[in-house]
Amino acid sequence: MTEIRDLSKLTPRDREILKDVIMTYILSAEPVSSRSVSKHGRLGLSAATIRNVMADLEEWGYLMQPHTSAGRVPTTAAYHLFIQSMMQARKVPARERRYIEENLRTGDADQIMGTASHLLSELSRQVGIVVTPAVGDTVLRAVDFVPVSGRRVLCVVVSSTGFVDNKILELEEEIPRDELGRISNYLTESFAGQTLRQIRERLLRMMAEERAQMDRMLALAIELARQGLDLPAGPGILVDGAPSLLSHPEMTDIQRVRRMFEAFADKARLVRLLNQCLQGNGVRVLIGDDSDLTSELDFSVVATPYGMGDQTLGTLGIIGPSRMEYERVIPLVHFLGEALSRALADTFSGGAERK
Amino acid sequence: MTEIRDLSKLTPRDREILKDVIMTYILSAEPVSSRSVSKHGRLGLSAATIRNVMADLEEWGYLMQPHTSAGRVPTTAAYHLFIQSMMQARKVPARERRYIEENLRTGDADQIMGTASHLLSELSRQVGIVVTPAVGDTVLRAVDFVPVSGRRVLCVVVSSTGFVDNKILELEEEIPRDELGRISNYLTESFAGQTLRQIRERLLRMMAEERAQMDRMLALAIELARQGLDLPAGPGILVDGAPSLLSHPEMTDIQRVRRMFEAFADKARLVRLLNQCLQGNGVRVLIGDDSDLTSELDFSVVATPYGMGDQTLGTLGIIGPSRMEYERVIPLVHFLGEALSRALADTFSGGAERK
DNA sequence: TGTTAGCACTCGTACGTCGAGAGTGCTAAA
DNA sequence: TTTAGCACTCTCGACGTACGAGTGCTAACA
Repeated sequence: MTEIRDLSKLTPRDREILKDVIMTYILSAEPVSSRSVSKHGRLGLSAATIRNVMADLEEWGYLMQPHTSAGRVPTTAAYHLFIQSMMQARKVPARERRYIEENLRTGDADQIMGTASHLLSELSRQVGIVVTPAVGDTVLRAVDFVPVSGRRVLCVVVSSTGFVDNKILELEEEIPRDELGRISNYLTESFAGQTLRQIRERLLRMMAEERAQMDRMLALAIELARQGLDLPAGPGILVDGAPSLLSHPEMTDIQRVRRMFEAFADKARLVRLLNQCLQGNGVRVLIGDDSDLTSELDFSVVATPYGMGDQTLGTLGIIGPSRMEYERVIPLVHFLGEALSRALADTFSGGAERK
Repeated sequence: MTEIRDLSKLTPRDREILKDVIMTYILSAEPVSSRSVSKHGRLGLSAATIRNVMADLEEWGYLMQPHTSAGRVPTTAAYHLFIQSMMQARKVPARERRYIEENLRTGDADQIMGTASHLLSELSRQVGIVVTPAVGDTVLRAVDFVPVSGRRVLCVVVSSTGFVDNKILELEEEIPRDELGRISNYLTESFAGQTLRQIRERLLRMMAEERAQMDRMLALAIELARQGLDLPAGPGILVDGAPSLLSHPEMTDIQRVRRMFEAFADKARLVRLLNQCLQGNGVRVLIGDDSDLTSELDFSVVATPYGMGDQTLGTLGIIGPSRMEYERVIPLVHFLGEALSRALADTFSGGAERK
């Protein structure tokens, strides 16, 4: 692949032909011949002329041939150019919009996240991914303790974005139900509106400063909070629809399929990948060399952040072979990002107003 | 495949040879030749003699040839016979036992279930499956309500087996925190020890009978309980490690791989399949024709129930190609069934003693 | 009568060849 | 600058062949 010529060097005709090749390839999954562009294309040029242009485009790094007597296939650079300045985003059909809105309306935050990843995969026919917020960054809405058995207590943590997490605590002594209730109230009132991270720091300060004059209940409350709010810190990730990729024609090689599944099993890596799309607040696309994972599998990622108000909570997107219907899929991801943000806000409105 | 000869017709030598073929095939995944049995086998017979016996075994339905000049492959009947009366269960290594016990020790019931399915898949190198209890059949330990925002309340349901479920309720009016606390207490005290199904019936009766003389709080409590305890009824299912099957040599055909993933995506069918193993309380094995799913994929299922005390909570097991190390895998499933039961009992002991 | 050696036979696989077809690159003419 | 024509290259499937693995059968042997 030689150096990529500045796109100013491309004449409108070059661009038109390149666009034709890309769009045809995206639909057919087969190398595109000069003849088919000549026949199908809107500009009435002969195959020979097209061939000349295609030879140039290959030289400039936008096309390549799998072998000498095959048609041409777009390169990563071509996809970039296509997305940046050639494609025309197709509006998400009203039917799909309605379908998405309806499905995102039900359930708690976790369920909504699951639905979102499923919708992504179903409608894009790629793999849908949702990165859920790291618990440490979420704002506390309420804490509650439920006695489970003897000295065991279930701690329920509700974030202002509607996420619920729970954890079983093992205490040193049995605590009566109503005292647990008082502690829940106290903690919720003192800490609601702060992130778990902030709370944890404040707890440490409290323990250090007031150690002397603490009454028993306060001490207990602090101890319970310390244990209960110490939830796993990392963001979660939902992956949906990996098997659906098996129906794509490029997925014939078992080894490739295997590498793909292995990559999808490495959640931490996926989170890192998706979070590369956090900058800015629109849809971002990573193709091929843009990341180690996409180049390894020859995949693309289309992702966008979502959140409540101005607070970014996580990322959502799709991943699949670079040959992907960007015109359809980019608006879809965009819409789902907004729909998810809206769904979270609707269901848990009035969440961030405290403090 | 002709009729299967009564196993009494098999001489000890026949059985020995059949066993050799099966065990060799399980390890090699390739049709077993008479020569390799003659060389490897403990009985010092020539290949020709082995051939005669193998021809008989084929006639009786225990072996088959993929094609004329290939070695022999065990049939479903052979696996059945092998498991029933020829194989010698290999004890789960102490290292693995320890590994299992340690990993199952942490977390709430949901986490433990997830760990169990993961351990199954990791240690068997097959797909691990755990069917979790249907919520309607679990015994209530505690209910609790946490205000979330305005008229929204989070209902937390804790079962005596340690499962936690939660659901957001939308109420008609805002209810103060302490009243919610009283309602939680009341409901927990009146209903703990009964299954959700029983509770639902009793609630209906209460609503019908006492409609006249109900005070406001009682009415509220009943309404909250009705909404909050109306959780999805069906059992859940966890599937872990499907991609690991891709490394098995029989998984070369993309179409087969696809059918496999599609089958695994059909949770309801998997639950039905696993629950075929509920009778009795030991490990059960389904091979080939024993069920539509196993015959369709040429897979086997090794599964066992688990529970607390005498109460069966669900099923756990593995699924994978019929060529599977039964000698190792059956004891593994057995042990994991017991370990999971123990883990649940340990973590939530004293759970079923009420009522 | 059971066991074994020998041998012909079958079948799948690997390999090389061949021809068809698709697509290109180049050249020369319009 | 565009196009028609043509030779060239490469893939793919069909076909034939050689080879090897493994069997089934038969006849000899213990």
